[in-house]
Amino acid sequence: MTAAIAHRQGRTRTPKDMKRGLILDAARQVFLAEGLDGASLRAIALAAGYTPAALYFHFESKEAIYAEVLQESLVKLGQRVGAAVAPASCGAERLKAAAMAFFEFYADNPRDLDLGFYLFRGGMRPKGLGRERDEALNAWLAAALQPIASAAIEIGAAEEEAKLLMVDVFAHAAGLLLLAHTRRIRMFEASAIELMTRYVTDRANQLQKRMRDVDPEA
Amino acid sequence: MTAAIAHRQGRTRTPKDMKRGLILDAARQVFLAEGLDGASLRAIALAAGYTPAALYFHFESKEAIYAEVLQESLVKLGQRVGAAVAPASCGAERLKAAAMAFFEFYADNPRDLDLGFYLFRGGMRPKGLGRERDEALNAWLAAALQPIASAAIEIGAAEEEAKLLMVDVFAHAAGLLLLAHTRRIRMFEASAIELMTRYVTDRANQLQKRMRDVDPEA
Amino acid sequence: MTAAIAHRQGRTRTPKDMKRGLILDAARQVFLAEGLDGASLRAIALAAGYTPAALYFHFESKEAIYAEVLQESLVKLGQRVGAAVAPASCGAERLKAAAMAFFEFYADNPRDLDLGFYLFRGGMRPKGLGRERDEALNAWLAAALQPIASAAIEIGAAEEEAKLLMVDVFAHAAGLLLLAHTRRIRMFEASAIELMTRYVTDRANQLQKRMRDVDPEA
Amino acid sequence: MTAAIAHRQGRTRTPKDMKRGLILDAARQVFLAEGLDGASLRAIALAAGYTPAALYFHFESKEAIYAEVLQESLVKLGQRVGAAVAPASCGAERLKAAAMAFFEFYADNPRDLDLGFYLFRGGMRPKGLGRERDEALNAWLAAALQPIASAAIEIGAAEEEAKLLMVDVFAHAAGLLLLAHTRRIRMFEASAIELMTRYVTDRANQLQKRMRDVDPEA
DNA sequence: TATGAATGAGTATTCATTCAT
DNA sequence: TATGAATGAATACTCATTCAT
Repeated sequence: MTAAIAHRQGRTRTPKDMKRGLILDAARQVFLAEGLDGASLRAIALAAGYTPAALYFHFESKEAIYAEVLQESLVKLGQRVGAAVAPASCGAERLKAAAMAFFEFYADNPRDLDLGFYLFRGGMRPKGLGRERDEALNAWLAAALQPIASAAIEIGAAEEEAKLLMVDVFAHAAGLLLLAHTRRIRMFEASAIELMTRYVTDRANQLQKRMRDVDPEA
Repeated sequence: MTAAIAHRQGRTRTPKDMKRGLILDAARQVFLAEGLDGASLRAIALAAGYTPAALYFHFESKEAIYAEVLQESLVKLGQRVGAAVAPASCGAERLKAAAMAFFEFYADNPRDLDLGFYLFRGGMRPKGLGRERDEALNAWLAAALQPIASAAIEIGAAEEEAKLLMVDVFAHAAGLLLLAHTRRIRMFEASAIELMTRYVTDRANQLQKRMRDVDPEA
Repeated sequence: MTAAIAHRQGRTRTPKDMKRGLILDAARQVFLAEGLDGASLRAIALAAGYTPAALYFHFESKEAIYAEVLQESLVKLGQRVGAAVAPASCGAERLKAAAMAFFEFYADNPRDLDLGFYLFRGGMRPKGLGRERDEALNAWLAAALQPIASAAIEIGAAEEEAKLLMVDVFAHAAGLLLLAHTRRIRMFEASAIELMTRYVTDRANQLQKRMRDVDPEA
Repeated sequence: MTAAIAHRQGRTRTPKDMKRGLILDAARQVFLAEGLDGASLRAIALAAGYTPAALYFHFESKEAIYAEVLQESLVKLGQRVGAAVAPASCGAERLKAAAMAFFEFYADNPRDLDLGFYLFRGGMRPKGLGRERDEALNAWLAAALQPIASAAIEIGAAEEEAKLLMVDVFAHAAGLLLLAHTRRIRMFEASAIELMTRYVTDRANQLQKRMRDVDPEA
């Protein structure tokens, strides 16, 4: 496929897109190093090899840049969870794989966790990213978690039940990551990943057992 | 008891203390609305009806004000957990009471949750409150959680086991609160408090059952 | 003499005077350590064991304190020069003794030099010490230098000539002290005191020789 | 030469340079009026017709501005001394010319003297311009004085001797300028320039005579 | 597209001084 | 006399954003 065709189909990496990408790369590093409030547009521009003013040709504000960086992170998260689920042999395995992939993505990439936690401050800060952007990001997060609920349904859980399980897993992971990330878990001399593994295994087993009790043939 | 006696005993609310208190009240509101980094001394002073310079007669820095506000919150949390535990009839009840008191304190006082979450940004932002203040706040948090571990031990858990349970409960509560607070739980149409109750009940029952298996006479 | 009599004669060290003295002692240290601009009233008050506001019962302003500290220094300078001159056997000796005493006072007490140099910035700074105070300090400085001119006259110089010599000596001393004090003389690897000694000796010898030529009998 | 050519050769006064120059002009006036510590960035900006923030596009800090203003002054001083020395017919003339040019530069430009005196406060206030800037300025001063030593060597003085002479002249000039500048010389009804002339002439003659005694053929 | 220059609002903190108590 | 509290002005410096070029 020629570039011309690709362009007509809107799938090209235009120079404009590439520049945006480079700016986002730079922004990611700065946000990760300094936090959302700590990162200055000047620093991002510098890291990208631009003047601050130049960034305004590519993004409408500092918040827009942040939103895009965060979105990329959530997309990667979704991909990782999706990839982990694919090869699993049965529902229970899929459940565990999805949950642990979610957890491990952030355990392995603590800087993405920093990014993501901003989502949890948006509620307090009225002048955050703006409602629209916030909802879009929410959707990406929900999508990344969906495989957990799907796996539960596959095992036999009702939709409602599956959702609650998903929320529980999300909450437990978020809490453990919070503790681990801020070194507060060290304060209790515990290993976050072991705790998460145990939690997920327990929940998966419980669910499976209950389903077998309900429908022994399954 | 007359004011004079109170004074002699050093328990008076001196005018100085009262002013400090009023400033802290104002600061609390501003910190809650803006976060530590977002809140400006000027805003706090304004809210307290003071000039910025005047605050320095009462607190040595913005960070000192923040630390004090946060500490008050953690102390209240500890008191609430302590009060909840006291009347409980047995270990299992005490465990549930402590865990739910912890959770409900923050569910009922979402503004304290905002405050508390600063603790969870210390890892990212090392130049926050300073090591000393940070450790003091950590200690207050740990103290508030301690009754959970104590109750587990009372039920028969080993010390190590009790600690892990405490961490699990803490993590689950933190995660659920995070979700609820940022309205991300609504996205899953679930009730945080129900989820927490179920989680705590399960864990308490599990522990009790296991203990009975080990030592049927207990 | 009883205190009552002393008091009637106005020579007592009243409590008020003593307190002033203690404040001045503290101020001296702070001014010496921080410079006039660098020293804050708060620091002086702290060093004196007072509240800033309290100092205003003893001095009308920060500048008033500074002026008084500086005056004390100039008085000490005058005393030292006077004491050095007294035992000298003849005019030439007196000349050398006075000049070197002046120089050495500041060489030995570099902090007094810092104090004194303010005099040399007052001209630039309109809101310095105020004209009146400035003139009083000038008078003390002039008095301290007078013995140099007197010695020259004693040797036989005309009044005009003696004054010029005094100015020359003052200037040379000031210049060397400036260089030495700011370590700029080290940049030239020279010893300020040797240079001063040589300069004074030369000038004294010159004068004496010329006087002998004029009036061989003297 | 057209502007285009000048531009190609990089010798143009770009608009940027011109603005810098205007800011420096404004700064010079403010520094002269207020001193380094006394001068505020706000005042400089105001005098230059700018917002304080705008200055940071041209200079990295207040100290940087000061350093540049002072450096310009020292460069001018060096040029004046160099120009004065050039046409002199012999060593003794060169010595006198250099010394008097140094003196007269400051006598004619008392504002540069104010600037230069900062160099003499570095010893007391170590956190002034920073070591690097300080050393650079020192070098410019030393360069401006060098012709004095060179002339002495030309007359026949040993290197060591020449250096001491240079220091002496520097010190005497500095002292006289100090006195004249702060009007303390008027207090003695003397003329600074006459005193300096006499001092320099005496020293030059002394040196020349001594050299002739040592080596009559010279 | 990109820049350099500029702005105006903002930051925490310090200062000398005042004044009611 | 002395204090504690307060003020208002000042400090250097940073920020996101704008705009003419």
